[in-house]
Amino acid sequence: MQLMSVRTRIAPSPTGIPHIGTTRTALYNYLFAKKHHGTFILRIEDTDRERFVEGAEEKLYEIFTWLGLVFDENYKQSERLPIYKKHADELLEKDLAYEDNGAIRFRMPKDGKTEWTDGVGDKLISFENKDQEDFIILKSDGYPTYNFAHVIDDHLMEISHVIRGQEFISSTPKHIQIYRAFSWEHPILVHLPLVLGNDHQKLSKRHGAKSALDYRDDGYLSDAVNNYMALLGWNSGDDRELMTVEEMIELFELEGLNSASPVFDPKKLEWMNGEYIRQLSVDELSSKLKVLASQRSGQNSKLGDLDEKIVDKLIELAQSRMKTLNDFYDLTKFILEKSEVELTDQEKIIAKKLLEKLGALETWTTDEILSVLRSVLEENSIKMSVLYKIFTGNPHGLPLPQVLEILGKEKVLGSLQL
RNA sequence: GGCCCCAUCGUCUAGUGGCCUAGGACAUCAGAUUCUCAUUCUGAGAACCGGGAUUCGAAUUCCCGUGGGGUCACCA
Repeated sequence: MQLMSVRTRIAPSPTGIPHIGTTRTALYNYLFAKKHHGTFILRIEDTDRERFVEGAEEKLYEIFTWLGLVFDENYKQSERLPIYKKHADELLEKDLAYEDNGAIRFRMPKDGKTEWTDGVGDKLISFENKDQEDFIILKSDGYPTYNFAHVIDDHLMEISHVIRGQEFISSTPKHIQIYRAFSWEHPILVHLPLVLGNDHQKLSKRHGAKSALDYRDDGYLSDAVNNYMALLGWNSGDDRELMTVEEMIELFELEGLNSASPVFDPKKLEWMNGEYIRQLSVDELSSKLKVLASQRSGQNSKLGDLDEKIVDKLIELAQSRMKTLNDFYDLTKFILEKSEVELTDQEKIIAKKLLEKLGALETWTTDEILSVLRSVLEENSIKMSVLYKIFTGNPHGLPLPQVLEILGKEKVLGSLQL
């Protein structure tokens, strides 16, 4: 359907670490470009020297790398200053712009309308030119403003679709007039509804809006994060929700973009992450946990102390109980940290009985262990949760007979010594 | 406040005039399975912002309200 070749871009400014809502925009640009066998471009918009944050650019790369949003071309605006200067001069010569206190200001037309058909909802958006004001295109420090630089770049880089947040709608008439001043066609403009926080305000750091890297560190899988982000304002056309990036590329259409703002729901992301964890093989899950463990410090890095076979068995037991990778540590803390469990007097009596009965076991199997546990339950008319407390410090957790079997008789009896 | 955008269960959404006594998912609640907790399975409650108009017929089209959001920088 698309005659021209599709070229999309994500144009972040290195003024901080983008949160998940911003990253979603990158995902859509990526999906759309790949869907049409087009080109996905990263352009760092670093024209604001005051708000520049050291290290932000590296974080940007880290995010895209982790999510697998590989870009085909890469630019940086601060390296293109002469280009903007040249174009500003051209407007100056044509008297379409004028000097103002060392800056250059663009003359906006004052009659008629500026309008375009937006890619979201395929609707006409129209502004009266009488409401528009002349605006700065080149600052007195020689750097261009966003409103100017991105237009020049989008044209020179032959961007076919500008897919960006809705916060740019109000300034779009400015952009369109710049295109006109140069007699350029403007790309197809697609303005995505903003992702909202729980209070229905634009998602921001104030909501504790996290970046993709925060989710990575919290034990989320990149596939789950991509999947959830995509669903925030886009629908594949049927009831499917769990999709790989490849499937999303296949199904992605601008028509599937919703025109209302979605609210970010951490609960659903968490559920989805659990789904992705359960889809993993034990080997895959194991290697992800090991990577995580190696990045950690302190108590949580103790994964390596245990025998690999034991770890794999624990992973198997933990898999259906994890919503994030980090949950593994909470589930196995009592083993990894060998922490002392505070017991009541009654629990101590039970522990002693357990010690006797388990010690008397000749075959150390799940079934045998379970029948011992059951007999202790009956004799003392207590619930299973009491035994979990005694062994793990928690009233519930990984299935006890299996865990005890995995750990071995010696260790278990040792842990019951008071 | 001016301008612009938006409006289906608590949340993400399906729905493009009759298939809607509005479907799915998360969350919530109840039940089944079970050594605890999960997983899995079954079920329940839960929505078309209001008012007009068009039409034989509107969640779906139009208008007016109301509500929410965005934007009004030598930031992006």
